[in-house]
Amino acid sequence: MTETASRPTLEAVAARAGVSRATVSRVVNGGEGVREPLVERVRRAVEELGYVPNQAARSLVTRRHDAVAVVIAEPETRVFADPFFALQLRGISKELTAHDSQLVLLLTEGRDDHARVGRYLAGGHVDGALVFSLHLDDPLPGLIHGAGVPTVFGGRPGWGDGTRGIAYVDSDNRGGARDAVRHLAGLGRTRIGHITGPLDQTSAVDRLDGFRDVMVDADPRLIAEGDFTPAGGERAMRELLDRCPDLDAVFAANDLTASGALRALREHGRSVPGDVAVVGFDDMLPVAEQTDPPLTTVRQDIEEMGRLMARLLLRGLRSRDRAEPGVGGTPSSVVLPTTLVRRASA
Amino acid sequence: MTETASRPTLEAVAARAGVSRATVSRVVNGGEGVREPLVERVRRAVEELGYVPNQAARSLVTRRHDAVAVVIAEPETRVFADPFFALQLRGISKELTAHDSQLVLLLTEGRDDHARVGRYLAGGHVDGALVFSLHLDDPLPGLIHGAGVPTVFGGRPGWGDGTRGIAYVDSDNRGGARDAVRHLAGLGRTRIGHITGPLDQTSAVDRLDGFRDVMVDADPRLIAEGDFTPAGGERAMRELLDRCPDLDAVFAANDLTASGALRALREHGRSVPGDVAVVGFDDMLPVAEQTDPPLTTVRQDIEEMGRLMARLLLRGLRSRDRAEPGVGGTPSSVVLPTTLVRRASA
DNA sequence: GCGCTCTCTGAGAGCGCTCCCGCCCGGAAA
DNA sequence: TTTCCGGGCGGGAGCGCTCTCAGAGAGCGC
Repeated sequence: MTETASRPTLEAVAARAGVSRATVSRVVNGGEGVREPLVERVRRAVEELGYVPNQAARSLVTRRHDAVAVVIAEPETRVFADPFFALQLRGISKELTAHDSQLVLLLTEGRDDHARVGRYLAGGHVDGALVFSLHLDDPLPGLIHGAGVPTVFGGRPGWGDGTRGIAYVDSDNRGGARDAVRHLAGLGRTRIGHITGPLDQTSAVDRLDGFRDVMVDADPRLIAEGDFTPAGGERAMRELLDRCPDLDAVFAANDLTASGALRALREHGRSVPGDVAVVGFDDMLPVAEQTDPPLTTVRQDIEEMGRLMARLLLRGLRSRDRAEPGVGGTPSSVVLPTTLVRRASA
Repeated sequence: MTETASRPTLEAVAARAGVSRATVSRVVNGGEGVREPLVERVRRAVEELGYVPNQAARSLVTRRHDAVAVVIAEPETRVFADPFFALQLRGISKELTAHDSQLVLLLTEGRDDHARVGRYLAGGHVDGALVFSLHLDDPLPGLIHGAGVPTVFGGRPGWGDGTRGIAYVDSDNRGGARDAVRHLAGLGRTRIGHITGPLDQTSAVDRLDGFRDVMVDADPRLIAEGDFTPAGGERAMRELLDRCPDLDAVFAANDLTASGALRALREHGRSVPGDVAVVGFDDMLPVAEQTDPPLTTVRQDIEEMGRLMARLLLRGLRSRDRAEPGVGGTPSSVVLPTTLVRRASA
């Protein structure tokens, strides 16, 4: 085995092409202002030597890294095991790849990791960060925002009172929830319950708000708190049935919750959608299509969210590079629309 | 906003502490051979200035990056949407974090990306690579192995005829399959069918081999090819029922497949496990526990696989750093045991 | 034909760090 | 006391690249 024979340098390419380092550098970085014959000669030399620029040397002087950190702050095993992040990552990856940026993944677990992540981001290893932190009380977003690293959040951060300089990408949780509940109402259902997600997450709060937008004076007993898991959904559904046996519809805060609810309903001998209509949220395919009956749910385009996050960040970085820093450059947030997907459960 | 005031350098710390750059460097990198009072002074200066080493400058000279690429070659949307990779990533992340290495995620989609990944890895941006490529005909593993980057594969690569210098971590797919089938046989089942995974993946092939190990002269009509999806499982199950109505058990190559099979069985009025016993593979919780009835399945510790991959790679890197290159240092592969989890379906 | 402009190329400095060497100084041996 | 040794520290080179700046040609107008 040849044991990684030391890589050719710019110098070597220059020598082979019979030009200066500067010219090679120009060609490698786009070839602006170099005449065709030289470009050709350099290209050939690069090819022949198998030259690949040394990124470390490059970013030492440019102070750019063409790398973006993706921070997933997730204390709970559960959430990481669902396809949500995988899909977002895919969207992010596609967009970054298209712009020749690398994706540095930072998964945090527990508070001890916060410091590590903060240090890493502050250390200027990456050009920017995409952060997923779903919990209201998570100190991480604040930390990161404080570190002065350009950042786009995935999902509305609970922290901070508005859009003040914080860019985020989110689904229209509230609007989607409204659609779901209106759909149920449109089916003639009147006793519509809601199983929430964990209310320390903005998405859960927003969906609850959407529910309330439609059911303005809903019986508070028609609302039970879940935790985005099937088990939580099952438990909450039992509570609801217990408190309001006359309930004829349920809007579950996500598909997993809905699947648990379906189980509880079956167990109590209620038919779906005959006795009780059920709507979920997410349109998580492996779940929504597998339930019995298949789930009517609110779809959010998760991959697109990821793509947008990356696009927002990169755009911000580029404008920062070009223009004087100034105040501008803070990309505005984006809220993606949702669509109701009708299957058999409602 | 202070706009990232230029970061303090080693020089600055040295000046503040009244020592030379070299001494600061020594302290920052472990403090060997520096007397206590000086160490203390340097530490304080570092603290006061908020010094963070510039990784680019450092790796320019050390040629180490403290970063590992994770390559997930996955043409299919489907597989990425399952928790499998998420769990592996988590294991990998934990192990890398513990050794102060970063995780650079490369997702490839389609052949065009291969070149990109190859270039990136050959470019010496990372110290090593962890590669997931599940398809027999995938050129990527070869490419990577050729690039001379230390690599550990996730799952036995179909490519290459043995362990010749290739390190990988895999579950004992064959053994697990044997356990599953023996369990069914132990229940007194005699007409045991198998729904395979896509046979261009080693895991699917190994599970099929395991099935054959026990059912040495199985009726070939008892084997139907699936694709690791519920839909594929459903279709294959129908085929099996069609060909062998007397079948009394099925070993499905994974849990998703099993869930599809369950649906087909229900549709055909067969009770589970009464008429037909079903065993899956993976113990993918959101699926295995949600099916009706809950799935008896073969559990593999996916997160542990990830952790092991990282550990193997890092160990290899370290021994390569220390010792003369030589031939050694190729870490041996690891095959993790599986365990049968009994639920209601068999 | 001469000078001027404009474009293209090359020389050189320097990004922030590590690491090799050589110097210095304190203590032990002579 | 002098000599020798060794551990602790600093000086300096250089990792591979980019980017500024100045110089060399080529082309044009007068």
